[in-house]
Amino acid sequence: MATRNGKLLLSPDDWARAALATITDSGPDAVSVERLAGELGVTRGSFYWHFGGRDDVIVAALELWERESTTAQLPALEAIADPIKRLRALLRAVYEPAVDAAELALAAVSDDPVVAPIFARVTERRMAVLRKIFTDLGLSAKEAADRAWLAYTFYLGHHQLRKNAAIASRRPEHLERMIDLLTAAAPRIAEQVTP
Amino acid sequence: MATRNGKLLLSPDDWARAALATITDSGPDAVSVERLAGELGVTRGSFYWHFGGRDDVIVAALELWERESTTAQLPALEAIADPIKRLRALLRAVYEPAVDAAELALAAVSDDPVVAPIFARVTERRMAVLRKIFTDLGLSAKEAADRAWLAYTFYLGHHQLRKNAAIASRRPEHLERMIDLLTAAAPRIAEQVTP
DNA sequence: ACCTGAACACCGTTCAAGT
DNA sequence: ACCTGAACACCGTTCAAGT
Repeated sequence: MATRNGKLLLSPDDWARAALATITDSGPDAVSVERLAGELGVTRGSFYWHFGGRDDVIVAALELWERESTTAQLPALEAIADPIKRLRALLRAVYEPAVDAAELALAAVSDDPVVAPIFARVTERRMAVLRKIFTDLGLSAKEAADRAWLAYTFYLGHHQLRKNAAIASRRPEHLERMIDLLTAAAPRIAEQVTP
Repeated sequence: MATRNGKLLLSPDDWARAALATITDSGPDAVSVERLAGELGVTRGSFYWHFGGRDDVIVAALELWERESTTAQLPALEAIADPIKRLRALLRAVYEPAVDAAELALAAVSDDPVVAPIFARVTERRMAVLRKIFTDLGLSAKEAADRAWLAYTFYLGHHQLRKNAAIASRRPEHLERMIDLLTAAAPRIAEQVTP
């Protein structure tokens, strides 16, 4: 950071990074101009030199997250030729490690006018990767879209459930079973029971 | 509500119902003691006669929701003998109508110490209904648990995505396809591509 | 160009006092 | 038994003034 007379001179990016740290820890609601100012060693008033208001620094923080934690990761995945391997790599990357707190915080407020466009961009990008996996497996565009939808809702729901400790302890141990189900042939089990 | 000298006398239930209305509209964060007091025509101070603090009225509101909107609906479902029909009824009930706002608001903060126990109770109850569908279809307890997990994460993720208008417009039109996938036989499509 | 400091509004919480 | 009203703290936002 730049300084003047031994004092910090802040940029919008400094504020956005501090806000992203708060979002990751405690969600967007926990972002407080007063607290950010305290952490950065300035008064609240100076915040409004850089941003129009509280919402704007949240947007800036989420765009930071979008660039660094999402868009940056996809090219490596897309390089995997075998679609099943690609699906496995994708799901393992999101299933095994601890939940991405910013991801959850974002999903939780995905209808917020501030958050909605960023959420839609990220979702569409990821869904396209999933659709390609299934068309690469030989499914039609429509069938692939259905499978991609199921896979992505699985991903989102899984994260939701993982947040809650009591529920998370019951999640399936073996991700491979989920991959089997997501790539299963269409005909039903127990077809004879169908109406 | 009871009255005295023409003035309203409020019970904890009156406050909880007002809070639930707010949660349904705008989520738990929007619950404000001052606003509730305004709606009910009393001052903020009187709130603290009924509740220890803001969190307590949110818990009371969510327990109201749990009783009226969740527990009450399950017995009718469990009465459907054919497991596929039961799954279809269950998914249609949650897929077709507009998103339950309280449901989403709850899921969004399912790790909140205030919300976690209620969320865990509701989730476990619903997951048990799903597991039974799959054991009724002839699957082992373990296999049924995996399918139930996939079905429930589908449900949660679907609601998440539905919140965002841009994404919701891309959801699969025919729920029946999702039911096919959830009840599909285990062997993979395109088995030859597997490593 | 960036920050301070005072002001105002909103709201959670407490508590003595009222009926 | 339930409510009022004043007080205090926290924080978003504005803005004139400082460097």
